[in-house]
Amino acid sequence: MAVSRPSLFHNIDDEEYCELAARGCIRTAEYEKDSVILHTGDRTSEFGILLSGEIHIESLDLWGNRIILHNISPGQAFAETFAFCKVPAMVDVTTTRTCRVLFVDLGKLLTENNRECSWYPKLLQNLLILSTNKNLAWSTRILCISSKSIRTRVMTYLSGEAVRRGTTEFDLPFDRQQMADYLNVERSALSKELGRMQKEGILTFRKNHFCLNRLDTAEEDAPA
Amino acid sequence: MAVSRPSLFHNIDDEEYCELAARGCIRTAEYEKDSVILHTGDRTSEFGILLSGEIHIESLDLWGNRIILHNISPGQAFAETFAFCKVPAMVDVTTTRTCRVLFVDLGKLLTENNRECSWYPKLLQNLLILSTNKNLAWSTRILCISSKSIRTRVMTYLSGEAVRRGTTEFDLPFDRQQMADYLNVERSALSKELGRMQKEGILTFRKNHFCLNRLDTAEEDAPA
DNA sequence: GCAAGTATGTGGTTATAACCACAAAATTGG
DNA sequence: CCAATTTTGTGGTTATAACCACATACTTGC
Repeated sequence: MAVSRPSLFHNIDDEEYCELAARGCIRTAEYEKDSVILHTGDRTSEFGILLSGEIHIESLDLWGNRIILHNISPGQAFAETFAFCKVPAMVDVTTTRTCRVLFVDLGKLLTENNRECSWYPKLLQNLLILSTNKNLAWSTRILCISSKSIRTRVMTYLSGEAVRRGTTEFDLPFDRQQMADYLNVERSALSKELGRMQKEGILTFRKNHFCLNRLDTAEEDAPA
Repeated sequence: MAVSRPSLFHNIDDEEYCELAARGCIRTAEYEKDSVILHTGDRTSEFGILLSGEIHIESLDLWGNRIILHNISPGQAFAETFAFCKVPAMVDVTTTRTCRVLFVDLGKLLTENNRECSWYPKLLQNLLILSTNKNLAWSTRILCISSKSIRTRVMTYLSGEAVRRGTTEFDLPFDRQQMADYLNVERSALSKELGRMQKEGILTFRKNHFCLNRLDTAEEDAPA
């Protein structure tokens, strides 16, 4: 669950790590459950890497609707967009349980004198991979939300998860309300649709544990 | 419109540019209108920078619905996600007019021997900024799509554009169908809603030229 | 083990957006 | 400048998801 050496430091040895730490680029912090790491509108030159715990990136729109934009697990970066683009955060970053976070200060990192260091290009390269991975996550989410019906959203999401995890049985990191927020549908409507899908034998679930049944060919609703 | 020196090469002087070009990391290509640069399922180690023209990133889902995921204008990168994450493209990359594209080969770029070069960390840093900018674009799109009603999607989109451009009058890069695809709503429903909004005095439009009226306080629908 | 609180499921109603068919307008090509 | 084609707007219908209210199930703390 927890990450001792996040992929941000991949290929960077202890000596190099100590050097970059000595330059004051990084710090760690602890947060308890349900605290807010970053508020909408905040500006920051730091981005975070989650070491342990769980973080939600969420947005409250003008009318108070909560949207969970992303769900961060250990090893993943967050807020790097705002730090790099130098724009105010357009989301809240909140913890759903106790979290340890490593912060990297871009102001101190992206300076001329670091360019000579052996760890510098490696770190940037790792950052790039983190950032593009996040891009991939966004695309995936977009793909889910992009279909019109609740059913296809659910199916896109669940089959994506199944592929990603390599198994058709898994726990989701969401309760029903959060799953509804992620798929951007109404909670009770999602419950109904899931119930219907279970009745049709497409899947089985209990709480946040899901099991997908492949009904490959045409045997939709009737036994022989 | 066209970009002679994309921001990817910001801070990189001619000498450095020649050196990286000499190492075979980059090439340019031309495409005519309505060609497909990258197909869903393709793998690539190259990402592109659009020099001139216009590109759409779009997805055809299992049922043939087209979704425009993104609209690329000159200077922007595309396909960097697939190249960095080493996953098959989950989208089509198509031109909407004649395009010149610069391709950067990650296989040739991210090698040990380039790490010593003065341009290397600069290039990575620029790439990071491109990537995080794209992240910002994704977030923006998500924010649009995340509201339930067509009207609020339109308003979120248009007011975002207005802020970004610093004016309340502008041309969109979409025709009506493309705008509907971007907002993930049905074209004729979008037309209706736009008509209603115009009638209510919220905005004025003709084709893809829009002008937003701020009706600050309560003077919603009736003169005194 | 019970009480209180939270999460989930279900029925019924209503608003809304998708869908279809077509009209009107604009664009293109000869 | 006209015919053909594409794009945009409009009316009517229907499917669907939001919404509300409430029942049931599951947690948690005492």
